[in-house]
Amino acid sequence: MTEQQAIDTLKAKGICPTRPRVAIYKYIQEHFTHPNVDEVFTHLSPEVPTLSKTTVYNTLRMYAEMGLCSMLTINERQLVFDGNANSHAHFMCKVCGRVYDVPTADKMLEEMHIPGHRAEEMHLYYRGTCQSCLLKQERM
Amino acid sequence: MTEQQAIDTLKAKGICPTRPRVAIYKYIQEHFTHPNVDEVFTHLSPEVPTLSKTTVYNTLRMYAEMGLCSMLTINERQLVFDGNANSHAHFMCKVCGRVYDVPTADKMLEEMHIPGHRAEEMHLYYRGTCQSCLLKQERM
DNA sequence: TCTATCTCTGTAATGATTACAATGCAAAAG
DNA sequence: CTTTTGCATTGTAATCATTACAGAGATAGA
Repeated sequence: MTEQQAIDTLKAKGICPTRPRVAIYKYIQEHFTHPNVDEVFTHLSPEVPTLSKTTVYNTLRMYAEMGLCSMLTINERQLVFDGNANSHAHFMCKVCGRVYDVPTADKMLEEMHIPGHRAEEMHLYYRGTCQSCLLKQERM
Repeated sequence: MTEQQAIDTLKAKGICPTRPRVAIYKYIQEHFTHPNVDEVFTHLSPEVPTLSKTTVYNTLRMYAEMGLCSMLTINERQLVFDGNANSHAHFMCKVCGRVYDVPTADKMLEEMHIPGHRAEEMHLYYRGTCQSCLLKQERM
């Protein structure tokens, strides 16, 4: 993702492409690692020295509300963000805390209808022990 | 749910059926309203005057780990608990914060397999605006 | 009754998130 | 190019859900 692509996407959504916003958008598009606010802040600080954590919070929340990313509450202790807009589920390891993507077999889930209510977001996730942590446990 | 039923269930799981624990278990079985810790604490305080909030946290977390209830992170600000063990999805209204149950059409979701990892919990939920809040908005 | 163990309680600490007021910046108008 | 106006950003302080911990209490078996 080039700087220009990020700027164009933000402009297309009617978002003023300021320096912090472009950097944050670029970061979540280049790192599908489900970062939390602190990770985004820490990684971008050198590049945008005046960046504040409040801005990271505000910006990511805005992106989530506008559909530019999704905000996951899979981790009970902190929010994490996912720049990958394709429909997919998540798996969180209770041991190491990592969040993995899980491809969903089909589009069925998206079409589910909740009678009466207006659903705006759908989330499917799993919690358990990831392969890497299972292997570590076996060795002990 | 009678007191005795609650005691029997706890004993069957190897949990010492103390007064706070029985009261908490009984409460979540009688109130499928997705209460948070504060609600459980406030409602049970008159009945169990020495109850402490820490005990509510510890007990509900234990129940969740032992499969006696589930702990939902659907609300980004606080945990809520669901004593209904039957497989179902949830809908959270972004306006009023209420959490509704959504019956899942079939058992398909439960059988999903995550290659490599060991999944222990599955959660499916939606966020949006509930019927009641939609109606209120229309009136304005 | 005594003792060992498990529970519970209350306070204090933690830490993620948000509120807010002051400052800075960007783009349009002049 | 400068001014102006409104939006964005910053940093600090506050909030508040959750957890840690240590002392007090209850329980069951000997």
